[in-house]
Amino acid sequence: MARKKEYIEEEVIEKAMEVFWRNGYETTSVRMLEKEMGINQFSIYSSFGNKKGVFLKSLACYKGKVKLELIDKLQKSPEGINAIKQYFYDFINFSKESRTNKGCLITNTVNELGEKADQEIMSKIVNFATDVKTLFIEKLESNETKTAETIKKQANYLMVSLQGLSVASKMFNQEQLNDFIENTFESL
Amino acid sequence: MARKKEYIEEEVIEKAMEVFWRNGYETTSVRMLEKEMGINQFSIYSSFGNKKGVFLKSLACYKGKVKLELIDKLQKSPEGINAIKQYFYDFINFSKESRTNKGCLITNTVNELGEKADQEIMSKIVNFATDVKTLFIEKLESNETKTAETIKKQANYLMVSLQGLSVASKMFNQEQLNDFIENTFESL
DNA sequence: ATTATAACTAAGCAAATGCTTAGTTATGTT
DNA sequence: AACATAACTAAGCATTTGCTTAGTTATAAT
Repeated sequence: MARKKEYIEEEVIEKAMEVFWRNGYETTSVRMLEKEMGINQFSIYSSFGNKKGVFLKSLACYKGKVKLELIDKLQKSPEGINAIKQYFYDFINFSKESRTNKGCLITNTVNELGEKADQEIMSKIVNFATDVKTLFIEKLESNETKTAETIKKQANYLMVSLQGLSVASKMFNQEQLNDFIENTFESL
Repeated sequence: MARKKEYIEEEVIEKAMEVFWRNGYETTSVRMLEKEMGINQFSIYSSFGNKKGVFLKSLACYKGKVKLELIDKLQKSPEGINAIKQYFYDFINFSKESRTNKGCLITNTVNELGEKADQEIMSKIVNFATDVKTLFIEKLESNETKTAETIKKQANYLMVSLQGLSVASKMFNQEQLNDFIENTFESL
Protein backbone atom coordinates (compact mmCIF):
# COMPACT_ATOMS: atom_id res chain seq x y z
CA MET A 1 0.00 0.00 0.00
CA ALA A 2 2.64 2.50 1.01
CA ARG A 3 6.34 3.08 1.05
CA LYS A 4 8.51 1.34 3.65
CA LYS A 5 10.52 3.12 6.34
CA GLU A 6 14.19 3.29 5.45
CA TYR A 7 15.27 3.17 9.09
CA ILE A 8 14.60 1.11 12.19
CA GLU A 9 13.28 3.20 15.03
CA GLU A 10 15.20 1.29 17.71
CA GLU A 11 18.41 1.81 15.77
CA VAL A 12 18.10 5.56 15.29
CA ILE A 13 16.99 6.04 18.89
CA GLU A 14 20.22 4.44 20.05
CA LYS A 15 22.07 7.13 18.11
CA ALA A 16 19.84 9.82 19.61
CA MET A 17 20.48 8.50 23.09
CA GLU A 18 24.23 8.82 22.55
CA VAL A 19 23.82 12.46 21.59
CA PHE A 20 21.63 13.29 24.59
CA TRP A 21 24.04 11.38 26.82
CA ARG A 22 27.00 13.37 25.56
CA ASN A 23 25.37 16.82 25.40
CA GLY A 24 22.35 16.92 27.65
CA TYR A 25 18.76 17.67 26.71
CA GLU A 26 18.70 21.39 25.98
CA THR A 27 22.09 21.54 24.26
CA THR A 28 21.08 18.80 21.83
CA SER A 29 19.39 20.41 18.84
CA VAL A 30 17.07 18.75 16.38
CA ARG A 31 19.67 19.43 13.68
CA MET A 32 22.23 17.46 15.68
CA LEU A 33 19.75 14.63 16.12
CA GLU A 34 19.02 14.73 12.38
CA LYS A 35 22.70 14.28 11.56
CA GLU A 36 23.47 11.60 14.15
CA MET A 37 20.29 9.63 13.63
CA GLY A 38 20.87 9.79 9.89
CA ILE A 39 17.26 10.66 9.10
CA ASN A 40 15.41 13.80 8.09
CA GLN A 41 13.56 16.03 10.53
CA PHE A 42 10.29 14.95 8.98
CA SER A 43 11.05 11.35 9.89
CA ILE A 44 12.03 12.32 13.43
CA TYR A 45 8.78 14.17 13.98
CA SER A 46 6.61 11.55 12.29
CA SER A 47 8.16 8.76 14.34
CA PHE A 48 8.53 10.43 17.73
CA GLY A 49 6.27 13.50 17.70
CA ASN A 50 8.71 16.07 19.02
CA LYS A 51 12.10 16.51 20.66
CA LYS A 52 10.74 15.41 24.02
CA GLY A 53 9.38 12.28 22.35
CA VAL A 54 12.84 11.43 21.06
CA PHE A 55 14.24 12.00 24.52
CA LEU A 56 11.68 9.78 26.24
CA LYS A 57 12.48 6.94 23.84
CA SER A 58 16.16 7.61 24.44
CA LEU A 59 15.63 7.22 28.18
CA ALA A 60 13.91 3.89 27.57
CA CYS A 61 16.79 2.84 25.34
CA TYR A 62 19.28 3.84 28.02
CA LYS A 63 17.38 1.82 30.57
CA GLY A 64 17.57 -1.21 28.30
CA LYS A 65 21.28 -0.76 27.81
CA VAL A 66 21.91 -0.44 31.55
CA LYS A 67 19.85 -3.56 32.17
CA LEU A 68 21.80 -5.54 29.60
CA GLU A 69 25.26 -4.37 30.60
CA LEU A 70 24.93 -3.77 34.34
CA ILE A 71 21.69 -4.83 35.98
CA ASP A 72 21.56 -8.38 34.63
CA LYS A 73 25.06 -9.07 35.90
CA LEU A 74 24.23 -7.71 39.33
CA GLN A 75 21.03 -9.72 39.45
CA LYS A 76 22.74 -12.97 38.50
CA SER A 77 25.66 -12.56 40.87
CA PRO A 78 25.70 -14.91 43.89
CA GLU A 79 27.47 -12.26 45.95
CA GLY A 80 25.75 -9.71 48.16
CA ILE A 81 27.38 -6.39 48.88
CA ASN A 82 30.39 -7.22 46.72
CA ALA A 83 28.14 -7.55 43.70
CA ILE A 84 27.01 -3.96 44.26
CA LYS A 85 30.61 -2.86 44.59
CA GLN A 86 31.34 -4.52 41.27
CA TYR A 87 28.34 -2.66 39.84
CA PHE A 88 30.00 0.62 40.83
CA TYR A 89 33.22 -0.35 39.06
CA ASP A 90 31.32 -1.62 36.03
CA PHE A 91 29.39 1.63 35.81
CA ILE A 92 32.58 3.63 35.34
CA ASN A 93 33.56 1.58 32.32
CA PHE A 94 30.02 1.63 31.04
CA SER A 95 29.93 5.41 31.00
CA LYS A 96 33.43 5.77 29.61
CA GLU A 97 33.80 7.40 26.22
CA SER A 98 37.40 7.58 25.10
CA ARG A 99 39.33 9.46 27.80
CA THR A 100 36.56 10.97 29.92
CA ASN A 101 33.17 9.84 31.11
CA LYS A 102 29.68 10.80 30.07
CA GLY A 103 28.28 10.00 33.49
CA CYS A 104 24.83 8.47 33.81
CA LEU A 105 22.15 9.79 31.47
CA ILE A 106 19.62 9.69 34.30
CA THR A 107 21.85 11.59 36.71
CA ASN A 108 22.79 14.05 33.99
CA THR A 109 19.14 14.74 33.33
CA VAL A 110 18.21 15.23 36.97
CA ASN A 111 21.10 17.59 37.35
CA GLU A 112 20.24 19.54 34.22
CA LEU A 113 16.48 19.82 34.50
CA GLY A 114 16.04 19.43 38.24
CA GLU A 115 12.60 20.29 39.57
CA LYS A 116 11.53 22.01 36.37
CA ALA A 117 11.76 18.76 34.45
CA ASP A 118 8.72 17.69 32.46
CA GLN A 119 6.28 15.35 34.23
CA GLU A 120 6.76 12.41 31.87
CA ILE A 121 10.52 12.75 31.91
CA MET A 122 10.60 12.96 35.69
CA SER A 123 8.42 9.90 36.19
CA LYS A 124 10.65 7.84 33.88
CA ILE A 125 13.65 8.92 35.93
CA VAL A 126 12.08 8.17 39.30
CA ASN A 127 10.97 4.84 37.89
CA PHE A 128 14.50 3.95 36.90
CA ALA A 129 15.97 5.01 40.23
CA THR A 130 13.40 2.96 42.10
CA ASP A 131 14.27 -0.17 40.12
CA VAL A 132 17.96 0.17 40.87
CA LYS A 133 17.30 0.83 44.54
CA THR A 134 15.03 -2.18 44.80
CA LEU A 135 17.78 -4.37 43.40
CA PHE A 136 20.30 -2.90 45.84
CA ILE A 137 17.93 -3.72 48.69
CA GLU A 138 17.60 -7.31 47.48
CA LYS A 139 21.36 -7.67 47.44
CA LEU A 140 21.74 -6.07 50.85
CA GLU A 141 19.18 -8.52 52.23
CA SER A 142 21.54 -11.39 51.49
CA ASN A 143 23.20 -10.43 54.76
CA GLU A 144 20.58 -11.67 57.19
CA THR A 145 22.05 -9.97 60.24
CA LYS A 146 20.96 -6.55 58.97
CA THR A 147 17.69 -5.02 60.09
CA ALA A 148 15.20 -3.64 57.59
CA GLU A 149 15.98 -0.16 58.90
CA THR A 150 19.69 -0.60 58.29
CA ILE A 151 19.08 -1.90 54.80
CA LYS A 152 16.85 1.04 53.95
CA LYS A 153 19.47 3.49 55.12
CA GLN A 154 22.26 1.73 53.30
CA ALA A 155 20.23 1.63 50.09
CA ASN A 156 19.70 5.38 50.29
CA TYR A 157 23.38 5.79 50.93
CA LEU A 158 24.29 3.75 47.88
CA MET A 159 21.91 5.59 45.61
CA VAL A 160 23.38 8.98 46.47
CA SER A 161 26.89 7.56 46.21
CA LEU A 162 26.16 6.35 42.72
CA GLN A 163 25.07 9.84 41.71
CA GLY A 164 28.30 11.17 43.10
CA LEU A 165 30.25 8.66 41.08
CA SER A 166 28.44 9.74 37.94
CA VAL A 167 29.35 13.41 38.30
CA ALA A 168 32.80 12.83 39.74
CA SER A 169 33.76 10.52 36.87
CA LYS A 170 33.65 13.58 34.63
CA MET A 171 36.43 15.39 36.42
CA PHE A 172 38.23 13.00 38.77
CA ASN A 173 40.83 10.43 37.79
CA GLN A 174 40.60 6.69 38.19
CA GLU A 175 42.61 6.67 41.41
CA GLN A 176 40.26 9.13 43.08
CA LEU A 177 37.23 7.17 41.93
CA ASN A 178 38.78 3.97 43.28
CA ASP A 179 39.41 5.64 46.63
CA PHE A 180 35.78 6.64 46.65
CA ILE A 181 34.40 3.20 45.88
CA GLU A 182 36.66 1.44 48.35
CA ASN A 183 35.75 3.82 51.13
CA THR A 184 32.07 3.67 50.23
CA PHE A 185 31.90 -0.04 50.85
CA GLU A 186 34.10 -0.04 53.93
CA SER A 187 31.26 0.68 56.34
CA LEU A 188 28.72 -1.71 54.79
CA MET B 1 34.36 63.77 32.60
CA ALA B 2 31.82 61.10 31.81
CA ARG B 3 28.57 59.67 33.01
CA LYS B 4 28.49 57.38 36.08
CA LYS B 5 27.43 53.74 36.02
CA GLU B 6 23.92 53.28 37.34
CA TYR B 7 24.68 49.83 38.75
CA ILE B 8 27.32 48.18 40.88
CA GLU B 9 29.04 45.32 39.09
CA GLU B 10 29.29 43.14 42.19
CA GLU B 11 25.56 43.58 42.79
CA VAL B 12 24.38 42.65 39.31
CA ILE B 13 26.79 39.71 39.17
CA GLU B 14 25.16 38.27 42.27
CA LYS B 15 21.87 38.30 40.37
CA ALA B 16 23.53 36.69 37.35
CA MET B 17 25.00 33.99 39.55
CA GLU B 18 21.54 33.13 40.86
CA VAL B 19 20.25 32.68 37.31
CA PHE B 20 23.16 30.46 36.26
CA TRP B 21 22.80 28.49 39.48
CA ARG B 22 19.12 27.88 38.84
CA ASN B 23 19.28 27.21 35.10
CA GLY B 24 22.79 26.17 34.11
CA TYR B 25 25.08 27.87 31.62
CA GLU B 26 23.58 27.07 28.22
CA THR B 27 19.96 27.43 29.27
CA THR B 28 20.58 30.89 30.66
CA SER B 29 20.11 33.40 27.84
CA VAL B 30 21.47 36.92 27.69
CA ARG B 31 17.86 38.16 27.71
CA MET B 32 17.28 36.36 31.00
CA LEU B 33 20.45 37.88 32.42
CA GLU B 34 19.32 41.30 31.19
CA LYS B 35 16.03 40.99 33.08
CA GLU B 36 17.45 39.58 36.29
CA MET B 37 20.50 41.81 36.46
CA GLY B 38 18.25 44.77 35.75
CA ILE B 39 20.61 46.29 33.19
CA ASN B 40 20.66 46.55 29.40
CA GLN B 41 22.59 44.17 27.16
CA PHE B 42 24.94 46.98 26.27
CA SER B 43 25.90 47.35 29.93
CA ILE B 44 26.37 43.60 30.30
CA TYR B 45 28.72 43.44 27.34
CA SER B 46 30.60 46.60 28.23
CA SER B 47 31.16 45.43 31.80
CA PHE B 48 31.84 41.73 31.25
CA GLY B 49 32.71 41.27 27.58
CA ASN B 50 30.46 38.38 26.76
CA LYS B 51 28.24 35.69 28.26
CA LYS B 52 31.26 33.66 29.33
CA GLY B 53 32.65 36.74 31.05
CA VAL B 54 29.47 37.08 33.09
CA PHE B 55 29.69 33.41 33.99
CA LEU B 56 33.34 33.61 35.10
CA LYS B 57 32.50 36.53 37.39
CA SER B 58 29.50 34.56 38.63
CA LEU B 59 31.76 31.64 39.54
CA ALA B 60 34.00 34.02 41.50
CA CYS B 61 30.94 35.42 43.24
CA TYR B 62 29.76 31.91 44.08
CA LYS B 63 33.15 31.08 45.51
CA GLY B 64 32.96 34.15 47.73
CA LYS B 65 29.50 33.22 48.93
CA VAL B 66 30.57 29.67 49.74
CA LYS B 67 33.56 30.99 51.63
CA LEU B 68 31.43 33.33 53.66
CA GLU B 69 28.64 30.91 54.44
CA LEU B 70 30.41 27.55 54.60
CA ILE B 71 34.20 27.58 54.36
CA ASP B 72 34.84 30.15 57.09
CA LYS B 73 32.74 28.20 59.56
CA LEU B 74 34.54 24.97 58.73
CA GLN B 75 37.90 26.67 59.05
CA LYS B 76 37.12 28.18 62.42
CA SER B 77 35.63 25.02 63.91
CA PRO B 78 37.74 23.31 66.57
CA GLU B 79 36.34 19.93 65.56
CA GLY B 80 37.95 17.61 63.04
CA ILE B 81 35.86 15.18 61.08
CA ASN B 82 32.64 16.38 62.70
CA ALA B 83 33.22 19.85 61.29
CA ILE B 84 33.25 18.35 57.81
CA LYS B 85 30.07 16.47 58.57
CA GLN B 86 28.48 19.76 59.64
CA TYR B 87 29.72 21.24 56.35
CA PHE B 88 27.73 18.60 54.50
CA TYR B 89 24.58 19.46 56.42
CA ASP B 90 25.17 23.17 56.00
CA PHE B 91 25.63 22.74 52.28
CA ILE B 92 22.11 21.34 51.89
CA ASN B 93 20.59 24.45 53.47
CA PHE B 94 22.95 26.67 51.53
CA SER B 95 21.77 25.28 48.22
CA LYS B 96 18.11 25.21 49.20
CA GLU B 97 15.73 27.39 47.24
CA SER B 98 12.15 27.13 48.49
CA ARG B 99 11.19 23.46 48.28
CA THR B 100 13.96 21.93 46.20
CA ASN B 101 17.68 22.42 45.90
CA LYS B 102 19.79 24.08 43.26
CA GLY B 103 22.77 21.88 44.03
CA CYS B 104 26.28 23.31 43.86
CA LEU B 105 27.01 25.69 40.98
CA ILE B 106 30.43 24.11 40.53
CA THR B 107 29.06 20.58 40.43
CA ASN B 108 26.23 21.68 38.16
CA THR B 109 28.73 23.16 35.74
CA VAL B 110 31.00 20.12 35.68
CA ASN B 111 28.01 17.96 35.04
CA GLU B 112 26.64 20.18 32.29
CA LEU B 113 29.80 21.04 30.39
CA GLY B 114 32.02 18.09 31.31
CA GLU B 115 35.19 17.75 29.30
CA LYS B 116 34.05 20.17 26.62
CA ALA B 117 34.05 23.02 29.13
CA ASP B 118 36.02 26.13 28.24
CA GLN B 119 39.61 26.29 29.54
CA GLU B 120 39.11 29.30 31.79
CA ILE B 121 35.89 27.93 33.23
CA MET B 122 37.47 24.56 33.89
CA SER B 123 40.50 26.00 35.65
CA LYS B 124 38.29 28.08 37.94
CA ILE B 125 36.38 24.94 38.81
CA VAL B 126 39.44 22.81 39.47
CA ASN B 127 40.81 25.67 41.55
CA PHE B 128 37.72 25.73 43.72
CA ALA B 129 37.67 21.97 44.18
CA THR B 130 41.32 21.97 45.18
CA ASP B 131 40.72 24.60 47.85
CA VAL B 132 37.89 22.63 49.41
CA LYS B 133 39.88 19.42 49.31
CA THR B 134 42.87 21.09 50.95
CA LEU B 135 40.65 22.24 53.78
CA PHE B 136 39.19 18.76 54.17
CA ILE B 137 42.72 17.38 54.41
CA GLU B 138 43.61 19.90 57.11
CA LYS B 139 40.60 18.86 59.12
CA LEU B 140 41.31 15.17 58.65
CA GLU B 141 44.85 15.74 59.90
CA SER B 142 43.51 16.73 63.28
CA ASN B 143 43.30 13.01 63.90
CA GLU B 144 46.96 12.22 64.31
CA THR B 145 46.58 8.46 64.17
CA LYS B 146 45.78 8.58 60.45
CA THR B 147 48.53 8.08 57.89
CA ALA B 148 48.99 10.51 55.00
CA GLU B 149 47.82 7.79 52.64
CA THR B 150 44.61 7.28 54.59
CA ILE B 151 43.96 11.01 54.67
CA LYS B 152 44.47 11.35 50.94
CA LYS B 153 42.03 8.53 50.28
CA GLN B 154 39.45 9.88 52.66
CA ALA B 155 39.71 13.35 51.15
CA ASN B 156 39.03 11.90 47.70
CA TYR B 157 36.12 10.00 49.16
CA LEU B 158 34.65 13.14 50.70
CA MET B 159 35.01 15.16 47.52
CA VAL B 160 33.08 12.63 45.47
CA SER B 161 30.52 12.27 48.22
CA LEU B 162 29.91 15.99 48.21
CA GLN B 163 29.23 15.88 44.47
CA GLY B 164 26.75 13.12 45.09
CA LEU B 165 25.01 15.20 47.72
CA SER B 166 24.75 18.09 45.28
CA VAL B 167 22.98 16.08 42.60
CA ALA B 168 20.96 13.95 44.98
CA SER B 169 19.61 17.00 46.80
CA LYS B 170 17.69 17.80 43.63
CA MET B 171 15.59 14.66 43.71
CA PHE B 172 15.95 12.96 47.10
CA ASN B 173 14.18 13.95 50.28
CA GLN B 174 15.77 15.12 53.51
CA GLU B 175 15.57 11.68 55.12
CA GLN B 176 17.47 10.06 52.27
CA LEU B 177 20.09 12.79 52.35
CA ASN B 178 20.47 12.34 56.10
CA ASP B 179 20.91 8.60 55.66
CA PHE B 180 23.62 9.38 53.15
CA ILE B 181 25.53 11.82 55.34
CA GLU B 182 25.35 9.62 58.42
CA ASN B 183 26.59 6.59 56.53
CA THR B 184 29.28 8.62 54.79
CA PHE B 185 30.94 9.55 58.07
CA GLU B 186 30.48 6.18 59.71
CA SER B 187 33.71 4.74 58.33
CA LEU B 188 35.88 7.83 58.92
C1' DA C 1 28.58 77.31 29.10
C1' DT C 2 31.27 74.32 26.34
C1' DT C 3 33.23 70.05 25.57
C1' DA C 4 35.09 65.36 25.82
C1' DT C 5 33.88 61.17 27.60
C1' DA C 6 31.41 57.21 28.80
C1' DA C 7 26.98 55.12 30.18
C1' DC C 8 22.67 54.72 28.55
C1' DT C 9 18.35 53.16 25.06
C1' DA C 10 16.66 50.40 21.64
C1' DA C 11 16.76 48.71 17.20
C1' DG C 12 18.94 45.34 14.52
C1' DC C 13 22.26 41.62 12.88
C1' DA C 14 23.16 36.74 11.25
C1' DA C 15 22.72 32.29 12.90
C1' DA C 16 20.32 28.66 15.34
C1' DT C 17 16.21 27.04 17.62
C1' DG C 18 11.88 23.58 17.43
C1' DC C 19 8.61 22.44 14.23
C1' DT C 20 5.66 22.42 9.68
C1' DT C 21 4.39 21.87 5.11
C1' DA C 22 4.25 21.62 0.00
C1' DG C 23 5.70 18.54 -3.24
C1' DT C 24 8.02 14.07 -4.80
C1' DT C 25 8.97 9.08 -4.64
C1' DA C 26 8.46 4.37 -3.56
C1' DT C 27 5.38 0.41 -2.32
C1' DG C 28 1.71 -3.19 -1.99
C1' DT C 29 -3.17 -4.00 -3.44
C1' DT C 30 -6.53 -4.03 -6.77
C1' DA D 1 -1.18 -0.50 -15.23
C1' DA D 2 -3.59 2.35 -11.96
C1' DC D 3 -4.21 3.77 -7.52
C1' DA D 4 -4.10 4.85 -2.55
C1' DT D 5 -0.96 5.37 0.95
C1' DA D 6 2.86 6.68 3.57
C1' DA D 7 7.84 7.76 3.68
C1' DC D 8 10.79 10.72 1.72
C1' DT D 9 13.25 15.76 0.37
C1' DA D 10 13.94 20.31 1.24
C1' DA D 11 12.39 24.77 1.78
C1' DG D 12 10.38 27.65 5.09
C1' DC D 13 8.00 29.29 9.42
C1' DA D 14 8.20 32.28 13.70
C1' DT D 15 11.01 32.75 17.66
C1' DT D 16 15.21 32.92 20.21
C1' DT D 17 20.13 32.93 20.39
C1' DG D 18 24.69 35.84 21.42
C1' DC D 19 26.29 40.08 20.18
C1' DT D 20 26.68 44.96 17.84
C1' DT D 21 25.82 49.51 16.73
C1' DA D 22 23.70 54.05 15.80
C1' DG D 23 22.07 57.58 18.41
C1' DT D 24 20.97 59.94 23.00
C1' DT D 25 21.92 61.48 27.76
C1' DA D 26 24.40 62.45 31.92
C1' DT D 27 28.81 63.79 34.08
C1' DA D 28 32.92 66.41 35.40
C1' DA D 29 36.95 69.07 33.93
C1' DT D 30 37.92 73.21 31.35
